Amino acid sequence: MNDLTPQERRQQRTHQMILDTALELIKEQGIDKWSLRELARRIDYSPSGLYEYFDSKDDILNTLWQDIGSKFRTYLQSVSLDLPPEDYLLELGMAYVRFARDYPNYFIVGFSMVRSEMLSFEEARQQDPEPSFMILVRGVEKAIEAGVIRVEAGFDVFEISYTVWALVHGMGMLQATYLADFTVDFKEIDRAGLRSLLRGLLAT
Amino acid sequence: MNDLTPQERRQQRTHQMILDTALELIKEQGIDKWSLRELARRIDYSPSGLYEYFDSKDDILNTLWQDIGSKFRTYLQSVSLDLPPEDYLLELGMAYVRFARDYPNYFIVGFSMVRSEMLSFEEARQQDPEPSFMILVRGVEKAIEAGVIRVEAGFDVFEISYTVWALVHGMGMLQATYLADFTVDFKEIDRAGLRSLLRGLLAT
DNA sequence: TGTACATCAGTGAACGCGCGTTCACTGATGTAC
DNA sequence: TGTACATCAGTGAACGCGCGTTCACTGATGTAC
Repeated sequence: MNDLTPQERRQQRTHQMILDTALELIKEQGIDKWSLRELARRIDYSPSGLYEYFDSKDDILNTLWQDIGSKFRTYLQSVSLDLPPEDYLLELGMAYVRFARDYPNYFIVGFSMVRSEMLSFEEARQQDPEPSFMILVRGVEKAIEAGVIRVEAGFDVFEISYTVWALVHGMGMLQATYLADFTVDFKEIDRAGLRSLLRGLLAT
Repeated sequence: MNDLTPQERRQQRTHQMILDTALELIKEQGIDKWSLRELARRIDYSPSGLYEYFDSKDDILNTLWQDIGSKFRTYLQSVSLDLPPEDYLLELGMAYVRFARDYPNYFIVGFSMVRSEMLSFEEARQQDPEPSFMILVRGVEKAIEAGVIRVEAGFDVFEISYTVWALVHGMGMLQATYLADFTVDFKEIDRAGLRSLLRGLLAT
């Protein structure tokens, strides 16, 4: 069941503690401001001790990055594909915003730092772009095929996907930043807003 | 017409040059990374020379900040109040995104750093909140009064304003960050997307 | 117009700071017999 | 079970770096008579 030796378990625990503390520091001070020295102070290590577990500050950041990236994908994939196309899109959007609420700092930084490698929708159509965006695109495609969403010239699958994305992205961003201290529960508001957009996209 | 002495004009030019170069550096390196020393290097001054014009690095940042803030308000106020309520909302949203495109870095930082002083929609209703958000709120109010937008329990003026805001904010953010290198002209896509949301908000 | 002085715009060296990283080290833990 | 040795986890001092800011200074520009 657990085939690790005691010291391997200790190592793993320390490894994780470093990552957790780094995330904590990033939340408090921002991705650019936190320091290894402060992290070491918090876990009662000397700065040099961290190098037993990670090669560099960037190494910590990259590891954290990957962890969060896969968590994000989990959020999106947790939405059942069996839902009717409209509900599926709705829940996908809700999952997106939920992630923003749960990991605000990663959400902010993730999308401010990373740039798409594609340069146009045409490229995205050919190559395989950002997997999480494609989840959304496929959802929209399904809805179009089912005939519940209308397509126009110049406002096709990608444009519609972008619009839905923009709405949930904006909700996530606002809640993670400007409205972070708001004592309002946005869940139902977001649901109603998202529904409004989908209604506007409907085939009449 | 111009009642400044030559040295006053020189001073003003240098003052402005510092601000311009700071903005340039922020664009290139981010708000946290740029340094006074690099700025001085670019305009062929010694770092200490800058203190003739500004008290500190923060002083430069604050000045720049105010300049941009008033520019943002200009964008929103440039939309004619004489438009029919629906078009007014549409153009307001377009102006918002246009600002994000024109000053991406300020847009990003502006909304990541600043936090609302209000803590709920109730508070916002009573006190006088963020002036730029209020421009939007008044636009939505007008549309509701004119009967072109539907109100529901739990999805009233503020909730609707928030939703419209989220959509344009998301569009602005995506274009300023993740999609920054996209060679697509988003103007018409944004217009169609915004129109879709408004359509979904319509009284049926 | 020329001279003497005051102001101004800008310099260069120095300050203390916190940073990421390196490296020789040490005491504790684990392993072999 | 005890001993000798190897490995491991973590330390502490030091490195060079770039930073914002200060301060005594200087040469150029402006002012008064």
